[in-house]
Amino acid sequence: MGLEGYRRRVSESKRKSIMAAAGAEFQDNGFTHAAMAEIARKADVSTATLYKHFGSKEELFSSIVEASYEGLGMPKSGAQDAKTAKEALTIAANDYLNQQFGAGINALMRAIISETSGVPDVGKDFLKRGVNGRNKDFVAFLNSLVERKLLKPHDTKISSLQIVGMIKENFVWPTMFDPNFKLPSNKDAIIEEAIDTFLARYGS
Amino acid sequence: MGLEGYRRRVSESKRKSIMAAAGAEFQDNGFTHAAMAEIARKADVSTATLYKHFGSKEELFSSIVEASYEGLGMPKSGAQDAKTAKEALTIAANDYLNQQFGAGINALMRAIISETSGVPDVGKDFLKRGVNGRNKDFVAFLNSLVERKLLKPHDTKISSLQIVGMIKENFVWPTMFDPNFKLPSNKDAIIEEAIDTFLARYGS
Amino acid sequence: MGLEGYRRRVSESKRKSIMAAAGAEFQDNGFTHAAMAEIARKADVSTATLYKHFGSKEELFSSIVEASYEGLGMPKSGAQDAKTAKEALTIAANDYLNQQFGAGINALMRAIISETSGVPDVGKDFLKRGVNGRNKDFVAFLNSLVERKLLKPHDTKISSLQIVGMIKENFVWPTMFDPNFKLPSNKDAIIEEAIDTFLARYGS
Amino acid sequence: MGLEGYRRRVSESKRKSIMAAAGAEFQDNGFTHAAMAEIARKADVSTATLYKHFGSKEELFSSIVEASYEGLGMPKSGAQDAKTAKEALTIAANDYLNQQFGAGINALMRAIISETSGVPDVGKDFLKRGVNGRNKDFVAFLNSLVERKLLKPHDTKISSLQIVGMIKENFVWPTMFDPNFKLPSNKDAIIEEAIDTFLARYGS
DNA sequence: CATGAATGAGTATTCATTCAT
DNA sequence: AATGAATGAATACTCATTCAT
Repeated sequence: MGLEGYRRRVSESKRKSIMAAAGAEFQDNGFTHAAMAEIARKADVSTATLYKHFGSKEELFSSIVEASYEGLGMPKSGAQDAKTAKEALTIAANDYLNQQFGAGINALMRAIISETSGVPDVGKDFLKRGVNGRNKDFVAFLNSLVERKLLKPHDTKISSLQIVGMIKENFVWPTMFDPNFKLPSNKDAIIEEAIDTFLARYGS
Repeated sequence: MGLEGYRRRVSESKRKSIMAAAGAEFQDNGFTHAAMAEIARKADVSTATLYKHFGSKEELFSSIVEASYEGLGMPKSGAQDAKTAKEALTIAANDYLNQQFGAGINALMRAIISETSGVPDVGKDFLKRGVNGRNKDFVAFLNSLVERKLLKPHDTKISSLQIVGMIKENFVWPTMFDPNFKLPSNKDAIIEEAIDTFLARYGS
Repeated sequence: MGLEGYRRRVSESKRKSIMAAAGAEFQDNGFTHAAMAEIARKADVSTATLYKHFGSKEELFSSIVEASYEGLGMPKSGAQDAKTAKEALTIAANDYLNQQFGAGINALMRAIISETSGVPDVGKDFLKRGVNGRNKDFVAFLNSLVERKLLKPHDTKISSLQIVGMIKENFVWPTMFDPNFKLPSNKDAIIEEAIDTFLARYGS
Repeated sequence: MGLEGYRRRVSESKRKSIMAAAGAEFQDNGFTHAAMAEIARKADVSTATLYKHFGSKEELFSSIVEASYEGLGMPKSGAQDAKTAKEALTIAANDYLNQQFGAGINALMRAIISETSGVPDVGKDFLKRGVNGRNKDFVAFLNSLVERKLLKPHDTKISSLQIVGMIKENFVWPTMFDPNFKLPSNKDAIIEEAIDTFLARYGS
């Protein structure tokens, strides 16, 4: 296990540094304009090593995208413990935006959208496993609020997309067209308005 | 009107065929992967003629994007004449989706998002003039409903983004990741749900 | 003669303005980088008119080069009337440099040299008719000095190239490699040295 | 020395074949009309390899020009050992012409002059390092003759340009306008005449 | 197992010249 | 006779991927 273990550790460390470099490169430049040579340089490996680990640029990109799924979903940050629906939803909405803006998800989404024509599977996969997976988490969260009688019983598959859509329209959509878009100063007010509209129908 | 008129007619006809070809090419392949030579071939002109009309690929793309602005906005399709808010909003939502899916706006949006890193101005312009311009139209439409007492008085700048966000989340967002996404069979039900949520708060 | 004369006058005026524009353009940019469209624009004619007058870019260039021959040669500026050989040669050398630097001959020579590979005839013609023609004038001038016993009898065909070579080496050759080269402040001293060397052998 | 040495050897051999091919191409066609693809073809490498070695066409050209500097200067061919000034100068003049005509310097000079407008630095560099460098060598050579009392003490910076100018005017200048110009049969006589004129003033 | 030099296909842009009016 | 829009051939440069050591 000595030599083999050493090799595996080295190999895994290279793989990690490649993924880190690739993630940064794809977020900065999108899929098309990211250069394999630059990723190799940033990861401090040769291009041949790069190709040993990831058979093609697309495969590397897919790996980056898949890795991003794992970071998505409802964090355990206290939304469950809130006393009121409004409080719970406010926490959840902020968690959502923190993920989106903190982990470079916006930039990654732009990169995926860019390649939707050329590499359709990546986009479809992200839609199915990333976007929808996240939605499922949100549905479960809403269901828990229903169980706690904080929300009226209703079809949470539909309502989840409604509140998420209201949030995204204001904060995520603009970043698709302007990478320098920053969260506005009235962010909290807009979130509150969205929640109020949501609760006007679904609040108990 | 003899010579000059003839030339203008020919020139305009070439320009139109170039824009048609470019629109299709950009929608199919995005900005980067669209080839000027292919656009010229589709438009049945030489590449030099292409460059006489549009000084560069970016200029051509901007022209296509700007032309798309003009097709956006609230069509005069009867939403104003509806008797109830629900009826008016249903018509408006369907108009919105017809524009989006009928005129290749989805594909164009993907193309613009693709170039947000490389050609940032196009993205920012589209955001400012395309997206926001369309929103202003929608705000005006909501205001007219308020005037007609079909909706409660409220801040329509905020509410317009809410209903639009609920619609987009269900129908537009998926097309960003899957160009083959089709409007689902339960489209009308989803629209109705969104409108109901909206009216729960803003209906009079 | 009315209409025909008018037309000829117009045509000649266009031809002149074309040659003026072309001369400037070729001097500024050399043959290859001069653009026919730009020449037409500067001359305020269409490209088609340009081609009516000059069948090709090379033909136009040849015409410009030939026109430059006419300005070359010994000007009647008093070199003949000088009392001493030194005085006469000083005047002649200055005339030579004034032509070269005043009429854009340096830039034109660069342009001709540029096209020696592509359009060899222009270069050969310039050599034969321009350079050699000028030399003949200079030989005749030296002969007149010999006749006036200001110089020893000798082979002036050889000696003319010697003094011209000494002058050119200092002032013309550098302009071939640096278009911004200016006549140096010690110009007169260098000319005097060249003449002194010349007269050390050929002075009477 | 195993892998690294192998790679260096291969790389250097490629670099040499590129420079040989580029030298020939630039001499034949000048800078502008030389084609990178053709150079690659002649050097039997891909265009990408060409660009790995030389970042741009201009960089490649500069390298060719700089390499030509090294071949210039006074060769150690016996001019120093001559017994008389006339003999020494005759040898030196012939060396000069052999360099100029043997190593394609004439063609290279034409190429440089061609690009004086477009790539001015190359021309200025050649003037400073090539032409002037060569002159310094010639001045040193004349100084050695002065030290040996074969020439009168005098300003050799000035006189060197005089004799070089007399030689160039007869043999180098014509090649600028006619690439097929050959050294004439009376070359030796012309050289002798130039030396005689030079010695009439500076001989001891 | 890692290297990095080499590959070759792919693309935006320019310009002398022609032609329908 | 004059126009100017249209042509199409020509060219520098990039990048994902492979291969000999």
